[in-house]
Amino acid sequence: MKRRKTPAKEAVLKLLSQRQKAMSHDAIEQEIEVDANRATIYRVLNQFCDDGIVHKVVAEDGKQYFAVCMDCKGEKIPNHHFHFRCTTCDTIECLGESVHFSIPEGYRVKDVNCLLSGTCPDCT
Amino acid sequence: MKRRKTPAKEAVLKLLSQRQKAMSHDAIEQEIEVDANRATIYRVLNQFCDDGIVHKVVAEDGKQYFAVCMDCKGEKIPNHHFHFRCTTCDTIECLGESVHFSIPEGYRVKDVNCLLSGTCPDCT
DNA sequence: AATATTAATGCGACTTTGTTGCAATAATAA
DNA sequence: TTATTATTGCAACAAAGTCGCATTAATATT
Repeated sequence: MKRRKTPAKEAVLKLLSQRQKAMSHDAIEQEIEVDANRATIYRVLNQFCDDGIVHKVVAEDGKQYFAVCMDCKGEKIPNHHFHFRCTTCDTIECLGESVHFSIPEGYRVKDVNCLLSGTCPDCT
Repeated sequence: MKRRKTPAKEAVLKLLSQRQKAMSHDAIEQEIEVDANRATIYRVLNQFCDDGIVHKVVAEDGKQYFAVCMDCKGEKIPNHHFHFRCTTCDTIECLGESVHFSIPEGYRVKDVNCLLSGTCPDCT
C-alpha cells in the first residue's frame, strides 16, 4: 500500500517533530494546525508507527502517547530505554538512559516498557 | 470510613492470594467464586489499593492489573522493581529485581513503572 | 434479639480511549 | 484529463472504568 502525502499527516508529523515529546491523541488533536477527525488522527499515528517513523508508549494512565523519537531512530522496538512522563504538562520524553535488567530462567522477554513519572524541568 | 467484611471482598482477596500474579478486572470477574457486579469489583480493588493490600499495574495494553504483591508487602509505591507480563496467560508478576536508574538534572521522579513482557516459564 | 447506622452492592447511565465499516473525497499514476 | 485507490469523515461500536442513587446488608447500639 503506497503512502500519500496529506495535510493531516503533514500536520501531525510537524507537530510531533516540533515537540520533542510524546503526545496523546488528545493533545495532538488540540494543538494540530488542521482540522482532523479523531479516527483520522489515530489512523495517521498508527500508520506512522507501522512505518517506524513514530513510536507509541502507553503510560500508567492507560493512554497511548506518540513521539518522533530522536534518540532511537530506526529501532523497531524503541523502548529499551527509560521514558519520562511529566504529569503536569502531560507529555512523555525519551531519556537517553538504557534499561538494564536480568531475568530468571524461563522468561522470554519480547518488549520492555520502563516509564518514570513526575515533573520535568520545564514544570518545576 | 470503617471497612466491612463482605463476600465480594473475601472472594477477590482469596483469588488474588492464590494466584501469585496480577490479574485484570476481567479475569477476576471470570474466575471469582461469587457473583459480583463490575462496579463492585472495581470498588473492592480500588479500596484494597488504597489500603495498601493490593497494588495496581497498568500494562502496555492500557489495562489495569491488580495483585497482592508478596515481595513488596507494605511498600506504598511498590513499583520500583520490574514486573513481567506474560502475553499468553495474560497475567503480571513481580520480579524480584529492582530498577536502577539515574536521571538528568531537574526531573523529579514520583513513580516508577517498569514492565517487561513476553512469555513466562509456565507458557513456554 | 431488635434496631439503628452507614458501608457495600447492583443497576444503569455515562465517560474516555480507541477501532472499524462504509461511502465520499482527494492524492497520485496513467 | 481520467482512472485508481489511499485517505478521510461520519457514525456506530467496543472495552475499560467511573459514578450517582436507591437498596441491601454488615456492624454497632440498645
